Amino acid sequence: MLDKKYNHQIVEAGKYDHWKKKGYFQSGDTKLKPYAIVIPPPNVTGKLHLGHAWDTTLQDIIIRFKRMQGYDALWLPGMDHAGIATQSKVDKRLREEGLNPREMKREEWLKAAWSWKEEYADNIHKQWAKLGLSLDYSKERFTLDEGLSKAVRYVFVELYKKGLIYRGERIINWDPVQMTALSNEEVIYSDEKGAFYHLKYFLENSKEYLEVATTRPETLFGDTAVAVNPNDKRYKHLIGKKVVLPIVGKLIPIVADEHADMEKGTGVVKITPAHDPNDFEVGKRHDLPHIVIMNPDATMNDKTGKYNGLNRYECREKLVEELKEKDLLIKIEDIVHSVGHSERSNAIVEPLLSKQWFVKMRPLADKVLKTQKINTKKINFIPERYEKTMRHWMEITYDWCISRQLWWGHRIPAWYKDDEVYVGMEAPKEAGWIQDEDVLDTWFSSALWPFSTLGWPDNTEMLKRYYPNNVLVTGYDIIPFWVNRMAFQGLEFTEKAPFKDCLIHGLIRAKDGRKMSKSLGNGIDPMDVIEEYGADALRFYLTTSAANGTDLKFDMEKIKSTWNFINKLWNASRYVLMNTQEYHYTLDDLSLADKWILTKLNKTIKNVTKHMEKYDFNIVGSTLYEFIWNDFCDWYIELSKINMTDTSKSVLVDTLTAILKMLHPFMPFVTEEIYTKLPNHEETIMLAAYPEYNKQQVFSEAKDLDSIIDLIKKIRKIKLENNVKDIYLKSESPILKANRLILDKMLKIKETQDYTGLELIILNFNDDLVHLYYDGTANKTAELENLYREKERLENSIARREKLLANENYVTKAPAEIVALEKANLAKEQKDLEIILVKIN
RNA sequence: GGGCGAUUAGCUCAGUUGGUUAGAGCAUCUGCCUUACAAGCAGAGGGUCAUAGGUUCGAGUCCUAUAUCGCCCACCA
Repeated sequence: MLDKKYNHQIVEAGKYDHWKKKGYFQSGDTKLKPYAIVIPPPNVTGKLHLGHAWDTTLQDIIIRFKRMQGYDALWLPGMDHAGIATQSKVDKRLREEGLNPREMKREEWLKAAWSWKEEYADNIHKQWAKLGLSLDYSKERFTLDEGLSKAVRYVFVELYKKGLIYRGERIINWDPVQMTALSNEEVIYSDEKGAFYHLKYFLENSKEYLEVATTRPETLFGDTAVAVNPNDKRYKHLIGKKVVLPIVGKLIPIVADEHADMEKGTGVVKITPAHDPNDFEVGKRHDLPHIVIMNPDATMNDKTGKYNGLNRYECREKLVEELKEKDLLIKIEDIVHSVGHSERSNAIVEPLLSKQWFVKMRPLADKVLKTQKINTKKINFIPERYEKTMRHWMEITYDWCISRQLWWGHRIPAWYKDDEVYVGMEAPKEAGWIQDEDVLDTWFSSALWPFSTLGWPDNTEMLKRYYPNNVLVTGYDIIPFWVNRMAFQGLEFTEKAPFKDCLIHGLIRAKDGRKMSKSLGNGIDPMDVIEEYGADALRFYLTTSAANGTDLKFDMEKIKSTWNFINKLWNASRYVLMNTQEYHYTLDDLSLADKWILTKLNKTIKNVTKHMEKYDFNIVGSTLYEFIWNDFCDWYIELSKINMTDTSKSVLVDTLTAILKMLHPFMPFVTEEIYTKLPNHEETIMLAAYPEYNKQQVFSEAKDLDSIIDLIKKIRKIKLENNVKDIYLKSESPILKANRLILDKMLKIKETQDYTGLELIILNFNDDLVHLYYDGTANKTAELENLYREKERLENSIARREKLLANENYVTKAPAEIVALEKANLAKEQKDLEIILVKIN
């Protein structure tokens, strides 16, 4: 028997370990059809947040649903080493312990990093357990483990052989705190106050000067030209002449280049090829030298004279002073411009000329664009619009900088010996080769996740069975980093899109709509929510409250009302259990109520299954909520109290069982708790068969109870409005006569032979009349008001329908069943109106 | 600058290929301790679907424009 109140802490305790021990999460039954999802591997850097809870619960719902449907359902867990993010955290901890990570040996540092990984992986496992995720731990992977590292090396080598990976000097985004290169995706731009410094670049041997504006005056040490637009009449005569670089004093040429925009500023732009991507291109076109003027930590180097050793901003400040003194500064103009920051260290990114490894993106992206046009091969995004996000990225993408000057990651499989480069799976045999010190971008390995986790590049049984994955679930913010890269690597190396469907969800926001973040201090720990309301409430709330792809404003009040819903389910189950301690299962002699609830149940099963398949979990949620609360609890349970038979007991158990099964993917704990207390339950609801629509249990008579319910509601309203206690009912309707007990129970109808002195209201029920007598004084005004309101509504509605049906276009063009329905409704309303008119007179 | 999305009840949001009177939860109001549940039950009120046009027999839903808000991408000497 169940406790009087739902207690999520008691219900959820111990279940997960039990499931795990029993091996219920394990996949691999080859007699069944395979279904596979790989988890988006969380970073081993911290705690899981609500976004993870949302993302993983969606996957758990899908996988539990498929498992119950009889699939061999694999949900593969794993974690991401998260190169730069983890390294910065490990460094921070080491510094707190008084160690300088930069002075440690690489091996020593890696030891510290691996112990960090173990610690955080442990945390994540505990959180997954709290959330109730049915992950197959026997197949868990980590991006740095041996198999995945092999896949990474293989991909690197193959792409190198195909000429799709190359090493070259390019302007990259440099993080001066982490001292590593970054990809474009790892740079976050934000608008900040800055200044335009207008400088004088004097013409050679002249008192005339060009006005050059820059936001970064300190880069002038790296200037190797100034550019003007070839069509700019103001400067045409100066092209090919030279200007004096301020402070430095050396001569640099004036070149003509389209990059100079006549409309912008003075139309003259300084060219610093080693510190600006556009200038780099200009430099290439005009064969200009590149002068790198900064050290890796963004202090000025020996190319900057007395500024050597200062950081970028000290240098800027002092340099501007000197320019002022020497009358080389025209003005300083305040502006707001966007400044790039490193996603992880938040340092202002320095564009820097550097030798790095790159993936040549164009051919890889084109392959994706081509495949997305083929319906049988493409990735189906849900919602569809996110395909555009991917397509746009594929269209504009440029080469991906994959080398990182870090220790935590996959070491680049390239070896150098003098000027020779060797790229291969293993180190060259001969002596004297030195391996590249750098590691790969963490997303390089994540991009292989859907197949590397299954044993690829070996053609394993797992790979054959579970690849491509059926669906990938992630937030829209991860599309550029991850989804896109899995798409092109999957196509390049397996000739297949890595997953058939890609279910996209939104971001969790605080109640005021702002992002949840540590800096704002408005983050909510899912573990705290679970403590207070339980994982089941959190899971149901997260996955049924927003349409796919849209953000969710986190609202604790709604978690609370979800808890209430579970409590309702709990109590309904309690009622069922109390009444079915002893009974004989039979579905003979179904009552109208039995037929009604079975009909509603089967329609619900059909509807829920359809929307589960389409990932429309918010619709599933509201469908189940309405069915359970409104149909099952408010009506069927109440009606079952009239005459509890073995049949109604059986229907109660059957219906509740189906309800629990449909709810199970959303709320695994409470459904298991109740299910295992039901008569004739199986070992676990996790492996019980998902309910199936049964046509035999859909009865046309069910609509009679719908009519009766309508009548009951109407009479309840009258009772309340007229403030009456006792009512008496007379009707010749066969349905009402046959179901008199229902009316008596739900309306507490009294019996009498003598109706004198009682007030009367005549209602219509289907084709029959119902005489409703009641004692006390009638609220005639209210009644009359109701009648007139009803009369007006009917007249308007009838007029509208008559007009519609008189319209030949409508009658001929609208679907026949819609027109028929319209006609039927018109007839019904006309009849209702007649009755109303009689009553009014 | 390019693109995407949102705008529906006081609040938070659903609303499927256009089709009966636009729904839910919370909040509000009225009446109830009815033996599964007062964290509950029975009722009620509340919306010109952002605005203006258009397509259609029919528009919250499709098209065009406008407004406001949000996000993504690019540029920013």
